[in-house]
Amino acid sequence: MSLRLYNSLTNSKEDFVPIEEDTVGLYSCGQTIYEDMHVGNAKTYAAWDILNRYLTWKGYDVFHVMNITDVGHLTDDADEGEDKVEKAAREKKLEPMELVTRQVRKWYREMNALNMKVHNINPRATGHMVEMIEAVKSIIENGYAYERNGTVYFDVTKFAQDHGYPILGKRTVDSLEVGAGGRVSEDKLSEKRSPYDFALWIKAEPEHLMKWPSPWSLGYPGWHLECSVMAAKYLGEQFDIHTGGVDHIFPHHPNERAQNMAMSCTGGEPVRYWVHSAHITVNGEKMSKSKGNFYTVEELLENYDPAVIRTFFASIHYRSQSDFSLEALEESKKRLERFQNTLRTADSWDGGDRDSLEDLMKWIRKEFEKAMDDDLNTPLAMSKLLEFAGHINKSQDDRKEILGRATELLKELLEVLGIPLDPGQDNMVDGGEYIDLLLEIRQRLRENGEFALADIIRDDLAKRNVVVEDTPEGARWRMR
RNA sequence: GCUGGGGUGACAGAGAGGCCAAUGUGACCGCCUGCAGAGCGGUUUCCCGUGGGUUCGAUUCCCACCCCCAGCUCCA
Repeated sequence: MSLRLYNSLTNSKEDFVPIEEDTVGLYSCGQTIYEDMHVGNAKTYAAWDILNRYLTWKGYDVFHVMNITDVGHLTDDADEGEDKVEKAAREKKLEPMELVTRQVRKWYREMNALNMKVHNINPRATGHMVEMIEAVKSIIENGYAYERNGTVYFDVTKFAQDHGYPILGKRTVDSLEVGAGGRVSEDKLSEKRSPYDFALWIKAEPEHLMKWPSPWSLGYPGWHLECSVMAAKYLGEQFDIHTGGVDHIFPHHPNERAQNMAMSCTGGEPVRYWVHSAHITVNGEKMSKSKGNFYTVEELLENYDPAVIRTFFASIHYRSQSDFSLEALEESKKRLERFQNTLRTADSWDGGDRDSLEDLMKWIRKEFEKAMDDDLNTPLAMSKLLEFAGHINKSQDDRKEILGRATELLKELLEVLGIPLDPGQDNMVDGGEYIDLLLEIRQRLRENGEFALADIIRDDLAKRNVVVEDTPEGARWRMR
């Protein structure tokens, strides 16, 4: 069975066939690191994390590159306004690189907490200045860029004549409304040959802090350039999958693609599959700071187990606009608990002599793969796993060995969805032995019919987030 | 205006031309429990935005209409 992915270049689901058998080059547009990661960012990164894990699970050797933008992303119109990093640094009274260092460190911490697989490379724009300048040079040499007052623009019209300029899909440049956002100012428009032209290299204003010498001016690179250059450097002139948020369908990715083609001039497609994830809304509305529906990962991690957050991400489809809310997160928590309960309960069983799960294991592997092969249908995969968990719950009489393999399989597949399960948690809690002691006392009370006292112990432990569950095999507890 | 995605049972959210519409949450009943929880069983909900068409048969295909969301150089 093979994976089918929705390719924005053709607007259709296509069979995924890697360039080289068994290996996959994957590039994901990462974050401009001037502020904290929010749920929306995390949702998108989780999608690529699942893609990476799934491909790996299917036996591919995945090389995953995700960039970190630390210069060149402007706050305002294309090629105008302030550099986002500089602006944020100034507000916080930090050196730009100090802010970047700080944010990058935090970013890694949060990515790690969210159980994101470590990427092979996280290249940064500032570390690739030489390569970017070389790229601009070759684009000029190839006739697809021109300089105006120290700033170098990409000549979209020329490029479109020679190679076409599909906007990753059916649209063309002509269908765009010039300055639809009403943010492109007159003088920049007059400097460009065409309003669609975008900057490769930008001459720095005197007060600009982050700037580098180049043949054209003391300046800095345009935002789109870094991804072209770093992707080509680490994954080659042509690679398999390039991912990003829907917002990159235009202009970031078409520009990136055009740059790559203009750089090499082989005319070939630099990327085989362009994959984009939809943005989430929060409480039904577009997330924004002013609406007060803006959640950072840091905030969420204060109140929620990362596994809950990952369960939420796995429960939605990466290409569907989905709504995030604390209620939705609560439901994800319940869903996760169902899995955890199954694993915990099944582990405590002694087992019998049946083998009903044997066939069901074959079934779930097939169903899981079928769902995931269909453009990473994680909601469907998730529902199948829940069904499988339900089957395990009914298989108390299966052989112990089979039960063990079934729970391992469940964990394995959940891990492909990025959901971590750590069943050993209970015993690692500080003071666990005292809880055991209390429960032993409670058991004696129960045997003597002193239920009121027994309940006091249970209720009190509950207040301390210790959930006590009585089972035929005795009392069991876990942290909530 | 252009482009894309949607409208499914109380809610969230899958699905497929027919195998009487997954899964989770909520509610209710039962089993199990001293009670609770977890688990199990059952109930709660279907002709799936509206109107046409194609078909032996459509919620799934086609057409029209209504509504919603997103993008169109800030954004994952």
